Amino acid sequence: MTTLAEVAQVAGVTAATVSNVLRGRGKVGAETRQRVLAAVEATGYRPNLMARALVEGKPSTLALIVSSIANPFYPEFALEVERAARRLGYFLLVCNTNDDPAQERAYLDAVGGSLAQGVIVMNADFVQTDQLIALRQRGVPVVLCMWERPQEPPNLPCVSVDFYQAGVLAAEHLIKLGHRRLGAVVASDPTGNHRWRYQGFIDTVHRAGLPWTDAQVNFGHDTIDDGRNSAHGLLAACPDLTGLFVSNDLPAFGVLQAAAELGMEVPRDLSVIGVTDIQLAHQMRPALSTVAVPTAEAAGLAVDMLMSVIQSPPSAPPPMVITSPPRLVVRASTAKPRRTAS
Amino acid sequence: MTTLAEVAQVAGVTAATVSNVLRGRGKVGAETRQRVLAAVEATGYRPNLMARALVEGKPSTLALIVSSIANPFYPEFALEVERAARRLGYFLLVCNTNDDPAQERAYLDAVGGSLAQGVIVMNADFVQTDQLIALRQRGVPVVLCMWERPQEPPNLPCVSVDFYQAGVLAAEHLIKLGHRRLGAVVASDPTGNHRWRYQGFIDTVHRAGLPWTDAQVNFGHDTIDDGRNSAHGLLAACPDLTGLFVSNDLPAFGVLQAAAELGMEVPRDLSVIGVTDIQLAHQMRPALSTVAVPTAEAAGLAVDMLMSVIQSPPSAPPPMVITSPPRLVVRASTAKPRRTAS
DNA sequence: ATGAAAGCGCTAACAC
DNA sequence: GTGTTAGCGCTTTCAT
Repeated sequence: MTTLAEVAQVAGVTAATVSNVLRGRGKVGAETRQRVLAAVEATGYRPNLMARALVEGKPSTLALIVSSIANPFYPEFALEVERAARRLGYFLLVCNTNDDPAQERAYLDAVGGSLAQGVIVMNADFVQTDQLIALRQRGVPVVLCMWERPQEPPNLPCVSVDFYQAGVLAAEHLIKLGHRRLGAVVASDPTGNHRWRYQGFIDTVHRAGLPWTDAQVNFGHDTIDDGRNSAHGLLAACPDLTGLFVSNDLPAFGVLQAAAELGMEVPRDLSVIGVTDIQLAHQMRPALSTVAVPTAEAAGLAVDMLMSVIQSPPSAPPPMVITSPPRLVVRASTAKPRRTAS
Repeated sequence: MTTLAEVAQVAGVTAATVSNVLRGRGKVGAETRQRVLAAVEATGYRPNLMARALVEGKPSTLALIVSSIANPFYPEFALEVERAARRLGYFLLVCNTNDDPAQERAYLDAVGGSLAQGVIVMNADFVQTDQLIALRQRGVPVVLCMWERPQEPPNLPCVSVDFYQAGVLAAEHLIKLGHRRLGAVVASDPTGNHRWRYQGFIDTVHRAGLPWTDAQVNFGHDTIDDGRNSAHGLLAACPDLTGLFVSNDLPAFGVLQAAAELGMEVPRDLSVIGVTDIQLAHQMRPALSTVAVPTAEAAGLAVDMLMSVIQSPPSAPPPMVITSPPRLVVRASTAKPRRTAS
């Protein structure tokens, strides 16, 4: 592991000079620069990022905390965050907590210990918010991303997406198509992070004067299997449902499968709409209708916000920014109901 | 950002003592320890990992380089690597190169600059091997994971999986089922990293005395869309194919879709088998038959090997370890051909 | 049992 | 233009 001093010795100069040519600071003679560059090349020198981070008081790393990298949404999102981070000269540390508070604590501590200069936290609902607030008060830049309810900002900097509106759009779509017997598969508990998108959906259903009972909704987790199970339960309890709102794309895939298993054809016998528009959504058969959420935009905004939080004092009021609104994407899993509702 | 010195001052001791109690080294009076712990608690102190890495000469981070985090296989794999790394007290830096040599270089340089203590590289075929060898010679621990051909080890430490055998198993399965007109969708170029699994397949086909022409194989990329396109091309050229080998699960999903689009029913009209057994494979409809590869095992072995490489001199001959063999997993996408082959 | 001191590799003032 | 110096926050001998 070559060090600055060694390069300096080879070039016959001092460490400071090498540092200067490498970072383009200060004045260096053209001929000296050549010798230094040659020495760097010859020794295969790479600056020690730890040492640099130490003296500069901050590492060249940003952290992203996600609950489950196995859920395809997060990699897609991480990709965007990384892209934005790299543009700014940062590396991205993707921290997967597996929904485990202990792991989450460990990562947060590490970030607090300057493993990264700042941290973007997804799914703040799973995270101990007070822990995050403590972190912020200790001076660690924290931003929440994909906060689901702009109207109820948390006490932390955040990038907000109007998921309530996503629920509204989904419901409106189904209703406009002529569906009157709707159901919902929610991939969190009633107080979990999908509550707002469900609220948007249900409010719209009520506003349309459609009948609704609790038998028409099922709560579960954000997985294909849970989506499938929920759909089976729902369809067993209410066989006459013609349209299903699913609070995320992944469980929507499971719903699609459940329908097939029950001999129902989508969208002829059942319309299904998800939320998010992950890449797989358009690759499913039938291609999934969904409410697209501005993932890339949120990622970019989160990095921008992190940058500004890094520069502002911890006492400043937590900023919030809202992405552009969700967008309805109609594909092949939704259509007019076959038999008109009663 | 509290420092050791500050904690020491609060506790009325010196930094060395605080360090000692925190790391359980040296002798510390029981009562002093209490005061120190209290001070740590009061100040919310977190050790600066950069400073620690600097003095210890190595960071507490391992890096994993993958070509595309958007491909669901990598997150699954990364999860396992992280699990293994954390058990050993390391953080995992997931570096996504997007198949871009420039990004790859950047990450490799960063690792060379002690961003991480060692690096696990996937898909070595996409990576400039000479770059990796140079890295290793500069003393950076490198291990290749998922090397696809144990019989032809690279000149670097590696964890090998017998993908040739995976191709063999897939072919045998199809042939035993009675298929005689087979096709192959390969998700890399003919000299790419899927060449060996394809070789295993084709060797087995030949050994069985089955007819074969180049029209029966199509090369592409490791995506659903490419799988779909390849299948369309293949099936247009050879409409009488009854069994398709696909070199990876993701493109196999695309093949499933192409079949549906062509009005073919799987497995009645066409059998499809993939390789890897990613989680989505059993969640697809029809559930995908595939040759499972020991992902978690490979991940664990890679971390173990990295640990041993860290301790051994760079001049040592590169070790290689082979995982347990791939395993046939029969699900719903393969069956006996409907009409017997000519 | 605790403290003092050196130094990890680097950068940034400032001096020459 | 280039060198000297002083740390960044931590761990680790070595004194005391």
